[in-house]
Amino acid sequence: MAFAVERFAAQGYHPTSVSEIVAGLGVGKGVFYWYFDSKEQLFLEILKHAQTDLRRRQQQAMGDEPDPVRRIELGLRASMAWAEEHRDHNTLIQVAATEAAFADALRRGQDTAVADVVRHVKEAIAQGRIRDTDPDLLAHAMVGVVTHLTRIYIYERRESAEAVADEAVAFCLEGLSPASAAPS
Amino acid sequence: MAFAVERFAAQGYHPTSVSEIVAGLGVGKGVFYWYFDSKEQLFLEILKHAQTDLRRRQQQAMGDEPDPVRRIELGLRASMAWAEEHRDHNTLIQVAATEAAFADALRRGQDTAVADVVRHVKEAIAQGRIRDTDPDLLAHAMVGVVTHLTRIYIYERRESAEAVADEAVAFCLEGLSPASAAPS
DNA sequence: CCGCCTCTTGACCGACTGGTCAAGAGGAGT
DNA sequence: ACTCCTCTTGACCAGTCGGTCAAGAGGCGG
Repeated sequence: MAFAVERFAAQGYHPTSVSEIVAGLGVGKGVFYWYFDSKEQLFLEILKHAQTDLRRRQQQAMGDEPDPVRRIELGLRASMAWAEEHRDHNTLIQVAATEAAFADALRRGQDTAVADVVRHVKEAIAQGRIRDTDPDLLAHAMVGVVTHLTRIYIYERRESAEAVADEAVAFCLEGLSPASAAPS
Repeated sequence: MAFAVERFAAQGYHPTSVSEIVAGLGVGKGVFYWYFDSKEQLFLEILKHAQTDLRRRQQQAMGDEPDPVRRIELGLRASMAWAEEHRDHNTLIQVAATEAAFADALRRGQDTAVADVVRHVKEAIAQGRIRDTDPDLLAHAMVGVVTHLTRIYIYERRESAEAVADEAVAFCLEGLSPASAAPS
């Protein structure tokens, strides 16, 4: 339910009470417990939905692009675009990261997302296109870049997702090094 | 107080009650409110202490190193070493990130830490040693890499901070690109 | 021995929590 | 018209929360 997502994102899990949610919806408390077993289950449902939605967005962005490096780039851009459009769902994922009760569900979703990226990284390594290091680590490093830049630049400073994505992609591809000109 | 840090880090802010803290310490509730105005103030105090401790560690690691790029590298390594040694304090910083009440204090500390890095980045850009882009963004990207890799590899998978730091530094310097051999 | 002051106790307060449940509304089938 | 079943209500429950405060403990100067 959209209203619950907004409250959870704005205040966090614990400070958002079931009473507040049902009051905001103008319904009685019974209807909540008719559709959900508990507050925790509602949160898990929303979390899962958000993760699968993000993943779908990434996959359709990559489409049938043959170049693995370009696929990675498209995935990064899709993540940031999604984060801009679904601010509440994305902050909710960050909320889940600090609640032990949701750590499992969160990690499961994140692992499959990372696994997707790892496939492309491995392919690119096989082609000698990127550094031959632990692909898992490279994927996680990119996740770190994207999530942090999203939080700071898109959420706090309200810059355009596209502009930030350009920089994020450049950083992931080249790091700090001044080496090559833009690839694509 | 070390005990409170441990509880906050393990359970988060809201699930940790004042009653639990004082019970764990074997003291009455009054003594808590004699030394602190509120639960919130205690948390802020701990948070501030953690941030200044991390910053001190970074600065002493960089020492009087003349090379700005090397200074950045030393700062990254110091951050990960500190995170490994002060796991609880570090997760507490992550907890603070999802509580609106602490967002301000957190951001203030993070901004000064980023400002430190930005100085070195600017110097390195002036020397043509790194890509000429928004230094602030580069600094934040590195923060993202470090915090995420710390969480996944040091905290969840319990790998050595040194090994992870090697990879983090390599990623920040070169990104995915296979270009140059290791610098230092 | 007394007052004084810092520190400590834990019962207590009102507010609020997640969750339950007897009561009933209202549509569908007969 | 009557039953049945899904859906809805909100008063209610036991428990917990952050925070207060009258009551003292105990050291110290005089």
